[in-house]
Amino acid sequence: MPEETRTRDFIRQIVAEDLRAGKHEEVVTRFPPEPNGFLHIGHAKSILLNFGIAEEFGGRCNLRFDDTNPVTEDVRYVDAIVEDVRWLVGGIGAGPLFASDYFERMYALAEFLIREGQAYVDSQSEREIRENRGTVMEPGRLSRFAERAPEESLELFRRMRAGEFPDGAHVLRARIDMASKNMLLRDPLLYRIRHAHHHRTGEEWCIYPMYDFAHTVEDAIEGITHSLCTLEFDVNRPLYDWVAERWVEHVRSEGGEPTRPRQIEFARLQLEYTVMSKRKLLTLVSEGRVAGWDDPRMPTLAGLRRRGVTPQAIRTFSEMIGVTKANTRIDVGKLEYAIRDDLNQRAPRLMGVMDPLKVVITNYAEGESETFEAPVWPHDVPKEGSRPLPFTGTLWIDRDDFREDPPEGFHRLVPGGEVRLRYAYVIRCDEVVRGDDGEVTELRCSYLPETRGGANPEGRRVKGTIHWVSATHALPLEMRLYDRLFSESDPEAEGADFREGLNPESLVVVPEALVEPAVAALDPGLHVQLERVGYFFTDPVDSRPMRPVLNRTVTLRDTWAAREDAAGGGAPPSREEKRQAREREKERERERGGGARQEPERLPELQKRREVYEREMQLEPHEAEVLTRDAASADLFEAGVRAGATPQLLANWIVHELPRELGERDVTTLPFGGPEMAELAALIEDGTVSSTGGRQVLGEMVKGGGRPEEIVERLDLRQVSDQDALEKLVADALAANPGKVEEYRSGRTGLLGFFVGQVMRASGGSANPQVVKEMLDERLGAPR
RNA sequence: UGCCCCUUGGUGUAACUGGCAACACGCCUCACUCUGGAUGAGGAGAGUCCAGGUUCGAGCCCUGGAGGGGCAACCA
Repeated sequence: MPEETRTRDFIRQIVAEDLRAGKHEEVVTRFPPEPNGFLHIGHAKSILLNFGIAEEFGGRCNLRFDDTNPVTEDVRYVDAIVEDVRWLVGGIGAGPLFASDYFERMYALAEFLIREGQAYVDSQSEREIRENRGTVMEPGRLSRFAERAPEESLELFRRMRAGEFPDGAHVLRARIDMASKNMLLRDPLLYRIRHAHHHRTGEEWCIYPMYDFAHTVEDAIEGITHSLCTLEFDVNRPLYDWVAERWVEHVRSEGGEPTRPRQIEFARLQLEYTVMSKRKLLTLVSEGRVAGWDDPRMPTLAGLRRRGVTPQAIRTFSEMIGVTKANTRIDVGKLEYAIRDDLNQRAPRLMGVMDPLKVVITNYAEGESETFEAPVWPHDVPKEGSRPLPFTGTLWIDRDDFREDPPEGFHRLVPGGEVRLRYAYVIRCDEVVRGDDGEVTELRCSYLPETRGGANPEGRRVKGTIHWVSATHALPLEMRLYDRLFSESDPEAEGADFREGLNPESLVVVPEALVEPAVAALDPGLHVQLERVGYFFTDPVDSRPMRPVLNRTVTLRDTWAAREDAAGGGAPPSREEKRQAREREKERERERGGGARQEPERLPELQKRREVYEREMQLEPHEAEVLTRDAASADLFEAGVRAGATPQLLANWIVHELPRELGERDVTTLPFGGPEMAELAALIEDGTVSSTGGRQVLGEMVKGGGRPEEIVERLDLRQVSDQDALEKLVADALAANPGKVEEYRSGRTGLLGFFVGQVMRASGGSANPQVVKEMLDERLGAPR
């Protein structure tokens, strides 16, 4: 049950509904990258969505390369993308598939369109085509070749394929509507000539299909049921549908039975402090601003993988952010949370210091040493394992763990203070040694033998535990501390070149960090947590035997550092500040004034009717306005009035209630007319049905027609206002929710609506809500 | 300036399709702790973009407006 009712994103809701309605035998999705760059975490969202839906609903998902533009594409990207997808989701089912395998079938559809007069070869220059397309404000102009006979177009198109023309000489265009408000529908290009080498088809083709044409056909060929893409393609959807329709005609003309894919758009992922466009990422790579596509600072899957981020972490993250149509930039903190959440269970714990400060234990015998057997998993991770941890009289600790002048609440090492060394002893700082420049060079401490191995003798309370390594055993190795690639949360903000926002400290190399021996023995490609420092990944490329290079995947959550940061930053806006901001906003709005709004043009005939409604029927202006936007609504209204309905009531129902029941449908398709509408209005007016019941009646009427009176009887919606009759329902509602009754009485009066709703539901919509409300009011008593 | 999409705590999402504004991240307490980690228990934080309207009842329906995003490649 909880599995069933778990709320799903809008796309999964659509898929579930389609399956329930029997629209498809099986759901088929696809992930269609163009092989012109590496995949990034934004693609991961899409991959996980598409493969996830296929898996959850028992369907399939194709990895298909949209390789229709030979000049930007390359096999090396194909290989990298396949590797990335495999890494993220495991198997990739059938495939990989290639759009280029469908070129012949696309071509066949193109010829079909030409023969049917739905496409033509245009021989305008590229510039002419652009100029004649018009602008968002002005319609385009027909090409002087638009009326070219199908036979002529067909011949030219074949010659285009045969390679008789140079690039740009001709294009194939769909014949749709040069005046469309949607620019994409102004006779969009379907094919262009490109004498270029294609990574799979070689020189076989010199004409290549354009996205809208090719992509739709690819989906149709593969039997894709739900074609998921990002928001900016919503303007392409009408064209997608156009091509899909023609594909259906084409296949049917050859006796086949095609499938009809449906495009659904969702918001692409944007992440704070990074960019997510292949073009910009390519710029960073080609200009050498990062070490390559797999630089661990890159949001690419290859980069994240090399940084130590796991597929599971990306999956968790993806589930956290959901799928919607709202355009937002996600807080990187959420990604970091998902990474830590996964690595916490996965990374063994070892110790290492990034910025070493020497500690000499003065009361520990010179040359002496001992070895602790220290666990590599914390008590709350159910895994076994330990490593030998050598201890001597000279140690390294992190400089950050010592403060001469500690801020309030600091509980690490301070002069004269005590701190616990993880898995070893408590030490006390007796003396601070400085170099010539005044910098602290060494701490002279004494250890407390009775605190060995974490023992905690009576009465001793040491607040802090710090990490350390034995100086004689410490091994130096390179650590790469990665931070956000950009300094600004939105590097793509208006104006400014995005490259200028690069964070100069996105990579800090520590050439000689000091780690305990067990770290040095780590193989490449392993996760580890250096306690209190962060999660690291042994670099799979640059690590050497016994000399791994450590990439910092992410720091540990650090509430102490957060507190220190917050001390500097401004306070969050108070309630009062927010109220004032709101006031200012309202003021500004008032100043802008209610600009004279432009009403849509109206036929004089409708304008006249509108005036009549207002003047003679006393309708509210805005209702009269809405009723006269189209003749059908006005007709319905007038027919209702002629049948005796009260104008205002009828107008309310047509304007405010009908649209909901109508959904996508048009008023003209209604299976009933004014008289029925009037009858419904009368039933409501005389109290035979409540407005709640009235809505149900209207819903029935829209669905199947029929007379209101009859529907009221059939659905038993006659309004019940008699208190005695309602008594039981009211009492039941109260008895079933004793907790809520209590809450109500202690002041949560918003619950009244809940109780009314319960009774209304129980009555099937027939109860008189006002009477119910009064009864509940009385039963519940005044809130204290 | 035309058309399309979007707007719910600081952030990301949910709300049985008109009836309790919920969850997660972040933040703050406390507990536990040999990681200022993890875990557990609490808490603060939202006039659901604004203004009108319909309704017993609106985050959800209607009207108008504001703000953000997209669309005028022979790219995808």
